[in-house]
Amino acid sequence: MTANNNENTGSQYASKKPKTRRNVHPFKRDVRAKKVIRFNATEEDDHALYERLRTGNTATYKSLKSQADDLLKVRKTLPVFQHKREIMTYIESNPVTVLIGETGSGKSTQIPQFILEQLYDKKKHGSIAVTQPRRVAAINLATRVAQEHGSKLGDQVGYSVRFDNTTTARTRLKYLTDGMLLRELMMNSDLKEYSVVIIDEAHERTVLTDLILGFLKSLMQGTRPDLRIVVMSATLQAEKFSEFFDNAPILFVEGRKFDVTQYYLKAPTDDIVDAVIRCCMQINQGEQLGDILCFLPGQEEIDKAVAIMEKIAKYVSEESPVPLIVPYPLYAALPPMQQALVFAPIKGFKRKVVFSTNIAETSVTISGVKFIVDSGLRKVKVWRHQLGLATLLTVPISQASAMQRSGRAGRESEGKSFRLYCESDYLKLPKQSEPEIARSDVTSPVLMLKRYGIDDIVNWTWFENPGKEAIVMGLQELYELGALDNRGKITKRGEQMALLPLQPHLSSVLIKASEVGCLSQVIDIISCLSVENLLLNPSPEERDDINERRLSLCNAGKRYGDLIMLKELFDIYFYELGKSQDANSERNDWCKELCISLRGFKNVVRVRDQLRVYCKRLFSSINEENEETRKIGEDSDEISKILKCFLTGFIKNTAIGMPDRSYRTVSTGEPISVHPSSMLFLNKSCPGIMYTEYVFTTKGYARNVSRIELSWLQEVVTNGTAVAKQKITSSK
DNA sequence: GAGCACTGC
Repeated sequence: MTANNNENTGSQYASKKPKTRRNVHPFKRDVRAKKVIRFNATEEDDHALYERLRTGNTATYKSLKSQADDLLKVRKTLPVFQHKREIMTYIESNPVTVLIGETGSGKSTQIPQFILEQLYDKKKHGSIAVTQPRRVAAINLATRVAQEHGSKLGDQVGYSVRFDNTTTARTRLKYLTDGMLLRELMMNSDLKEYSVVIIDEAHERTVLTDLILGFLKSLMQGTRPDLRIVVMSATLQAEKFSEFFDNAPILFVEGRKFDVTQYYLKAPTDDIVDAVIRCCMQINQGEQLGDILCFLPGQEEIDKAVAIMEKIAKYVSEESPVPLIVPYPLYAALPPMQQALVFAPIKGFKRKVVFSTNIAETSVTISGVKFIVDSGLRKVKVWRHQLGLATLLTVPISQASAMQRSGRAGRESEGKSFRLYCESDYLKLPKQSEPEIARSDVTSPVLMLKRYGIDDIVNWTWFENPGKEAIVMGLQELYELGALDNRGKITKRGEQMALLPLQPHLSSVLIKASEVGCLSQVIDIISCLSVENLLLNPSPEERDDINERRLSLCNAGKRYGDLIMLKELFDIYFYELGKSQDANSERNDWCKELCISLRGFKNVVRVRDQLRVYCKRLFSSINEENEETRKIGEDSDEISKILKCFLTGFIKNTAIGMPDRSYRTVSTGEPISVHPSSMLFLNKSCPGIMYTEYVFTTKGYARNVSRIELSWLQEVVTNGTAVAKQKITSSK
C-alpha cells in the first residue's frame, strides 16, 4: 500500500455527481481549483516519534526547552515537517482544508503545532481544538506535543477528556475527544474561543465525528464564517469531505510504513476458524520468526481458535523443529489482566499468535507483529428503528478495513498479510464501511440538535443524513420521553436531558428519580449501567460458580433482577469494602472472586461523582438531606419506586409473561428471551419484565432485566403512557 | 444457555 497504489483511486469517485446544495457557502470565493497535492516521504523509522519520553513535574523551563530541541531533530525528519510551508499556505488561504496523511506522516502532532506557531507569529487570538475519537489518543498526543513544544502539559498545550481536563487559561492548543467538543457546542454554541478546529481520524466516521462536521458547516454558514477547519483522515475518503465543505482542497502526505505483501485464498472457505488455524500453522512452518495477529469476528470464534491452537501447538513443535506457538485471545470483554498479556514480548524459540476482534484494528497496537491473518469478517451492531432493537451481525469488512488490518503488519518492518478470501471477493467488497450513523439509534443526536435550536432536523447540514425514518423515530422517542412537546419544541425536561452525560432514556429516568425522591439510589444504578464490561464474562469452567456467588450475594437482585443486583454489588464495593485500611486489595480480591472489573467499578465511582455534581446543579430544588446516600435494602416499596423510575424511560422495553413462561414484548408482541447473563435467567415467575437493552443475535434477548408488575405499566406517567396503555389493553 | 468497537461540561 504505497502511495502509488492510490494514484488512480481518485477516479472511483469521478463518476459521482456532486450533490446540489441549497445554500451558498460564504467561503466559496476563497476556494481554489480543486486538486490533490502529494508530498513524498523520506525513509525513517517513525517509532522515535511515539516512544514516550518522561517529563517530571519538577522539570525546569530549561530542561523542557532542551528536550524540545532534541525532539525537533526527530520532528524535522517527518514527512509533514518537510512540507510545512506548502501545507500552511493552503491552510491559511482556505477556510477548510482536507489533509490525507498516512500512518507515520506525523500529521496529528505536527499540523496543530504549525498552526499554533502561525497564531503566535501573526499575534492572532483564539485557540486550536484537535478532536480525537478516543480518550487515550487525545491524552497521548497532548502529552507528546507538550514535550515537543517545550511546555508543561496544561500550559500552551493540554487535553480535555471526560474526568480529566489539563487545560488552563493559558492553553492555546487543546486535544479533546469529539464527545467533549460536542459538549462544548451544547454550552457555547459558536465555539468562540477557537479560531481553528481540526477533526482528526475523520475517516473512522464515528457518530460523534459526523455530528461535529455537520455543526462546523452550519457554524461557518452562520455565526462563524471566520472559523478555520482542517479535516484530517488516514485513507482516501477525501472527496466526500471535500465535497461537503464546498470543494475544499485536498492535500496528500505520504506516510512512513513498510511494504506488506498480500496473499489470498484460491477458493473461499466456509469454516473460518479452521482456515485461520491452518494459515497460522503454515506461517509457523514456512516463515521467519515474528508474531501473528489474526482478525476474527467475535469472542466465540476467538475462544474456539485459542482452544484448538493450545491443543495443537505443543504437539506440532515436538514433532518438527518449528517455533512453539503461544496463542492469546484479545477482545474488550476480557479481564484487563488477560488483555495485558498480549503486549508482553515473547522470548525464545516461540511465536505469539493473537486472536483478536476489531479492537486491534484501531484501538490497540501490538508491537512485533509481522503477519496478519484476516478472516475478512467483523461484527456490527445494527439498529432497527421500527423494532427498537439492536441486531448483532457478522458481516464482511470493507476494503479500507482490510487495508487497515494488513497495515498492522508493516509498522516496524516489512510484513505479510494472509487474507482468507479470494482476491475477486476482495475487489467486490465496499470501498468503505457503512458509517456508524447510518445504522445507529439517533435519539441522542436528535436531542442534541433540538437543544442546539434546530427545528428542521431532516434538512439539517448532516454530513451523512441518517434518513427520515430514523429521525422520525428519534423524534417520536423524545416526545414519549417528554423531551419534546407536541409541536416538536424542546421542553424544560428535554433541556435537562440534553445536558446530562447519559443516553436520553437514562437521563429521563434520572429526572424522574429526582422528582420522586430516590435520586441517589438511581444514580448508583445508572452509573453501573454507564460502564461497559463491568461484569466480565467468566470462562465456561468458572461460569456456574461465579453465577452462584453473584446470586448468593444479592438477595434482592435475585428476586427483582439485574438493576437491583447492580445496586447491591455497588453497595458492597463502595460501602462495605471501602471502610478498611486495606480497601484496595480487599476490593481487588472481591472483584476477582466475582469476575467483576475493578477498573470498571472505579469508573462507576467517577461517573457517580459526575452525575451527583450535575444533579445538584440541575435539580436545585432538591433538598440534599432527603437525598442522603443510602444502601438498598430488601424493602419492596423502595425497590418498586426505583424500578418505576426506570419504567418511565424504558416503558417501550417491556414484555409480558405468557402462560408457557415465555415472554412477549408489549410493543410488538415478538417473543423475547431473558439473556443467560441475567439474574432472572432461571426465574420463570415474573408477571412482566423491563430491560434496558434488546439485542437480536441468535434470537431476541433482553439484557439488564428487571421484574415488573403489570399494574405498573398503567401508573407510569409520560407522553408515552397512552400508547403503552393501549397496547396493554389490546394484548390482553 | 451467551457477550463487535468506541465515547460524554
